[in-house]
Amino acid sequence: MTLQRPRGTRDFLPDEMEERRALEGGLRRIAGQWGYREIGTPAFEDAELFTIRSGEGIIHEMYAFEDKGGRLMALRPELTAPVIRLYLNEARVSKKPIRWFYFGNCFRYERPQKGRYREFWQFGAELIGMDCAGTDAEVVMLAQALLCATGITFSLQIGHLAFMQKTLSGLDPETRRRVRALIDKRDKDSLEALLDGREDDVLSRITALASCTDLEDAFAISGVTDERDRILEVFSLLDAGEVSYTLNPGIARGLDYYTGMVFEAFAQNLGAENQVMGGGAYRLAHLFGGEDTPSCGFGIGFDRVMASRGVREPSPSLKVAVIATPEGRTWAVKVAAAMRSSGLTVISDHSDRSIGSRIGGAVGEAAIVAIIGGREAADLSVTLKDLASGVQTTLPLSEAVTMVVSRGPCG
RNA sequence: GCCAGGGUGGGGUAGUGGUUAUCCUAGGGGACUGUGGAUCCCUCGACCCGGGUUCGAAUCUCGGCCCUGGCCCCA
Repeated sequence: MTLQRPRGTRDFLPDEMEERRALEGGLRRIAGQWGYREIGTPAFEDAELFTIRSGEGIIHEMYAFEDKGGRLMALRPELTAPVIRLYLNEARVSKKPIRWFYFGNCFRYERPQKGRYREFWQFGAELIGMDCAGTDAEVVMLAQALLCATGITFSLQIGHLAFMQKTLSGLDPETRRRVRALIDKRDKDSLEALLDGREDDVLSRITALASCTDLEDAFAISGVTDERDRILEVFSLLDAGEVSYTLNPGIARGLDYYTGMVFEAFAQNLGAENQVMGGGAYRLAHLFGGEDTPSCGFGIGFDRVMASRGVREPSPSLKVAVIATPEGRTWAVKVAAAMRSSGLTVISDHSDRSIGSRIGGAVGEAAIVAIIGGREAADLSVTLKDLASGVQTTLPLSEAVTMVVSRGPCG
């Protein structure tokens, strides 16, 4: 038996790889238009970088290992922590706000299923060092612009932690933590069991908030006043940016470092693993020993976006197949080089069959064949045959190149 | 970690205990050598792994691995 690829990983053949690169390129271009610049971080880091953020428990869900120096390392399971680490190491005195985006593979030791792999790719953006309604709105608008560009159908939900925090403010910290986790899980039964018998109406308020989609209702139910102006401004900016979203004050986010606005997007046509984007405003830098720094960012599940897009026809490109007879081979090398210098994609046919069968073999692979035999080699010309139309002409090299270039892409 | 369904050449398949494992497709080689995937010939190549039952296992059985989907988790 041949060796197998590791569980939960994938190989990409050229068709799929081209699609992935095309999508990647589109996302990079848009992030660039918003003034975000790409950064890169190592594939592995000190495991501590991730356990500080998410707790010791996640060590079992990471590819963690001891290196030869006895250090506990981990393949990165996500990219937000590395980005903040990079910021603290290299850029804390940079002009604020910092706008960065990233695209990279991440690794988690989990059971594979649809939309979940042990190696997966994330595209994300972070805005670091400024915290206002304008930055909150910008980050959400960027996320939406990126997702729209992928062509998938998704729903965007936006909330703010203030609603739930205010609603839960009467509870002791431990109960509050458990309630938040249960809300995140949407575990209604356990929630009722935990809060049953309380004098206040916390349970009913939580339930009302979770199903509330109107901003004024959310303020009324939760009693939020301090952050009201900020929240209203964010949403009015989002409306001005024509972002289509659903308000979801029930987004709780179990993690403590999220501070304000939170948002998520779900693809319409995926199974259980349908969240394609998640993000929010957070403060993480102080956990890593830096100065307390506000940030706002999101991550897009690249593989889930690919899955949601489904299989697409590869885009056609203009390719030239160079078919040479033994007498034409030397000249054919020069012809191919000249064509490539002009930006064309050229495939040299090195087989030794009849011209006829080689033309046949080029059908479906190339749009044009260049036939180079003794006659062409003798007068430094090229015979071009358009496989779609069957039209054939013999021209001097420079004219032949010009003609192919002007033809443009085709199937 | 749990549940369900799966695993036969590169891809797709036939095969309910019995010859040399079927067929399609793809790949390689040859004939053909200045014009459309042709044709003809040759060829490579598989029962996921291991134990058990049996005279005999792709087939029955147990364990593992892997795949697909779901649960848990989801930073």
